[in-house]
Amino acid sequence: MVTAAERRERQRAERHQLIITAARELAEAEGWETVTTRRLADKVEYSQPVLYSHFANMEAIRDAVAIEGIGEMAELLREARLAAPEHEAVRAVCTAYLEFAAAHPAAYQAMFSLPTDVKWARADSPAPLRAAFHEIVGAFGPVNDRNAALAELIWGSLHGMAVLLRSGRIPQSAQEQRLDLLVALFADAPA
Amino acid sequence: MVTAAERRERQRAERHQLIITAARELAEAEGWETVTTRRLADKVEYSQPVLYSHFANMEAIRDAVAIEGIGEMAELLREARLAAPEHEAVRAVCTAYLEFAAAHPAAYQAMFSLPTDVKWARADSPAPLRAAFHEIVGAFGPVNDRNAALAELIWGSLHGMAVLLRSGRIPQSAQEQRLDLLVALFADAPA
DNA sequence: ACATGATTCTAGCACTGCTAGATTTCCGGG
DNA sequence: CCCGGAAATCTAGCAGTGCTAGAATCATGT
Repeated sequence: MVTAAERRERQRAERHQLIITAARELAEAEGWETVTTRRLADKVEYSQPVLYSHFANMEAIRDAVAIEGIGEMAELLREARLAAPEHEAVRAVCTAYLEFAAAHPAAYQAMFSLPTDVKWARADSPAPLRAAFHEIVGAFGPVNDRNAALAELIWGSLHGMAVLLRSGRIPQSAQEQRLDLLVALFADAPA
Repeated sequence: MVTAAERRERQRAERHQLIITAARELAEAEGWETVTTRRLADKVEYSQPVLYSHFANMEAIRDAVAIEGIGEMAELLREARLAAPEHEAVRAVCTAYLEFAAAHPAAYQAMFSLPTDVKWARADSPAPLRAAFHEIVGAFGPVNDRNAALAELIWGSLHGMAVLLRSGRIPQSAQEQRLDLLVALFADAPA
């Protein structure tokens, strides 16, 4: 019978997810620099080599957290866009983006700041990545070249604001004003 | 006589700069992850502890590279702004910014991406940092609250474009279009 | 020329990511 | 029920990291 093998495979998948979740929790709680193989192995109550039976190396674990985060963010952006009246969709998506970055800084860092081999904006990019990108582009109406450029630009703005804010390189105080300005500028963008 | 002590101090300052330059060259050539205390000590032809007589730790060395880079970039932005006709000042500054980021990726990374304790946009921030920020704000005319918000926003956009471009998270191909769009949007910003 | 103090180095600690090889656990067939 | 082989897991270790205590060397003013 195959059930024994099936059960083992299911348990293996569960442990795979357990590792990702533990890494993410550790990173959110104490920063990525404290997520070492030993601490992570301790947390999931296995020895270090078990990590390497699931992932090629530590970077692959961070990448897995990144991909999970991208999926979550795409869903949040989607909800924000659908819940808002059309003329406020851009603002809603921007707000949701910045809220995610502020609420899950370690995940956001893995997604957009840390070195990674994960490929973006390519034909062969993983589906969650393409979904997230499509979510941003979608807030501007029909997908075409110009909207894509606009979306990449606004994404760049949001990302820049997120990281410069978090690192204290621009002050938190005027953030509302900046967001107002951003939305106003892009809303009035000439076709 | 004091000349002996003076000479020692001068040589010490030279070695201080030598360490910063060596760290920067190593980082630009092979990435920050390969800049270890041993490799850096080898390159400057001293033992590791000498590094610690100049800097508290490795992060302080990166911070020194960052501050040096900020000074350079501020100078470049200033030149770009002064060389361009007034109505093209914004575009010139943006282009200079992105060119610096592309030409000195490791320095740029130290300045704006890597973890750091360097404080920005504070009353007690180091002078080169305030100068660089003033350079960006200055491209928009008289310094006031609104221009400051606009400058921070455009800085965020530029930074977002720089890092997402470099990591391949947005494609290089449409970069000119994005920059056109960015400049057009901010040029038409309502007062 | 020499004692003193500054300077520099050697050697080592505790940690890191990662892995080879020993050990344990599991499972199906007799 | 038990046992042999295979799968899973762990122990122990390597080479490299940032950093530092204490020994060794060098320069300096008398």
